[in-house]
Amino acid sequence: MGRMTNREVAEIFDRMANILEFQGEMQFKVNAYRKAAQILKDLARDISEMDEKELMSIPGIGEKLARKIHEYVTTGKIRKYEELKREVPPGVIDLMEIPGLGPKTVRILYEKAGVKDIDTLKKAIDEGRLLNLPRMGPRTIEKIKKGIQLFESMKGRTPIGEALPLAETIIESIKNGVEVSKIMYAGSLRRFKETVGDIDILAIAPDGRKVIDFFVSLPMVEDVLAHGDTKGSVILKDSKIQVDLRVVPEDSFGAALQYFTGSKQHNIHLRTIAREKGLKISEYGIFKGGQKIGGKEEREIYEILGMQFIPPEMREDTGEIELALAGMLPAIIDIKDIRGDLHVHSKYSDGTATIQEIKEAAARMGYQYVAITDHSPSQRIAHGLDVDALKRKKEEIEKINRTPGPRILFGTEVDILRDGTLDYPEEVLKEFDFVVASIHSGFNDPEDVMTRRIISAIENPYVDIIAHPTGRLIGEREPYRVDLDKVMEYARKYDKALEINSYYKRLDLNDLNSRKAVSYGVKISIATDAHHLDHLPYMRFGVGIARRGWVPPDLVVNSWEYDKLIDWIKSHRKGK
DNA sequence: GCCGTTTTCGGCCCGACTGTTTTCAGTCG
Repeated sequence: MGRMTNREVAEIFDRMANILEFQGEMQFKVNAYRKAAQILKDLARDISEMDEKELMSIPGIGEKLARKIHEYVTTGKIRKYEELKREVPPGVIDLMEIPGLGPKTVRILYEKAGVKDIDTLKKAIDEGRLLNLPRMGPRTIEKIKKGIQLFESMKGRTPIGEALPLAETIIESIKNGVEVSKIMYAGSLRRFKETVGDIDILAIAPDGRKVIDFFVSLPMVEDVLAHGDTKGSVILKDSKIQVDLRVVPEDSFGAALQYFTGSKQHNIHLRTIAREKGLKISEYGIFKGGQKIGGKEEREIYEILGMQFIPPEMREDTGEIELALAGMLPAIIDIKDIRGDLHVHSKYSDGTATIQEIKEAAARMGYQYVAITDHSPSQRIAHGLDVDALKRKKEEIEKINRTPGPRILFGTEVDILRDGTLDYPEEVLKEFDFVVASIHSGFNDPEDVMTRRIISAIENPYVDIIAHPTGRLIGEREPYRVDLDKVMEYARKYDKALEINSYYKRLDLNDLNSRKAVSYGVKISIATDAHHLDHLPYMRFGVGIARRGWVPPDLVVNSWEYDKLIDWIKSHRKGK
């Protein structure tokens, strides 16, 4: 995990940028820190293996930042950062994380209303002390209140995209450092919920105490909450997420895994069925009249209860138990079914990889095809492509497609504009192999306007997929107002697909809406929206959401063979 | 703080949106 250091320094630079901005430092200096942070996150090389000179050769890293990076690598600290932290109350910087609050507002709140953290902010709102401040009207205050709510709804919950890699790193470290014969994560993480409250890990080991000792002394541990022979509980640095590790007996590992995977409602329902059959289930096994009759393997629990094995992602007690008892559990999509990625950005717009690099990465993923879908011109900050750039891109793709490997589709993510028209005219759209359409503006349009905008896009014969159909960002932005039932009716009618965006802050459609799409028979694309090669494996998050939504493989267009996919795209343009 | 066929100063991405204003400041992407 060499690139851990890159992320740590990037995090520090981001925080330094926040503090400097709060202090009123020159905007360009602040931006330089932010830019450097982004560069470090995207950097393929490990900064801890580079000297100052090499660091300075990275565009965006100059003398001063190179020295700070080197300082962190050698001493584990950056003095300038430690100084800055002392100059500002810690809660104040956190306030900037609240959606809608920026450095200017936070500074005014701090200086004029004595706000120094979320609690004092809430108090100031309740006491009406904000209304006297400049540019603070009732609507702004309402917006701040909503921002606090959104922020707090995330407090104590971690997006799966952050929690899962942490769990995997911990499991890997334990495997490498101490003897365990089996180790696995359970809980909402295993059910692929979009956010998790904590990480549960189960292990089998000859010496439980040794495993727990090793676990609580891992370098990423900040606090130890419990430290026994069979259970350890810690808080991790940075993420502040709680991790529980339990060492369980070998012959009850399956029962423990089932028990700790949940959900609670699912388990309660299972125990009820067990009782009706004269059985008893606990985390130690499944019992008949005090006699243990299973529990080593998780599948035994379901077998003995006379039902099909239920995949963890479906265990929410929303009908899966009844179907499993009847032997009618539907087949759901699996990561192995995925044959391509239909939403990827390249350097042509705001991505960081070249088309050739994406092709090679897609080959490593085992894909047959990948669609390069760069932004259209109205996305200026994302370097939306004009007609000249499109010509160059098309030629490059044609050339690359003459070499073996995954097929590259010449695609675009075209903006759906405020009036429902698309950001490219028909004569440009028809040049693409493939078109994803999505909304990036007018998030506050009323529901009927928003719905009409999306339906107009669905009706356009060149559009194949609607990307991130609700626009939500987990913990940052609520979904826009849209009548999804109507959108799904039209998607079905025109045989267009809706996307499950796999980026872990989007996961849009979410699990419930995915299941709704299935009920409408709407086709689905599970795509990454990757802006970086490292994002391509995020496919597993989208697949996890799809599995929670009971999405069958035949509805997933990117599980199809290339020829079938192309036929489907062509069918939209019939008569055109 | 970074960068330079503008090379040691002077620029650095910029438009949409919102709520506050009565011409604009702050946030966001």
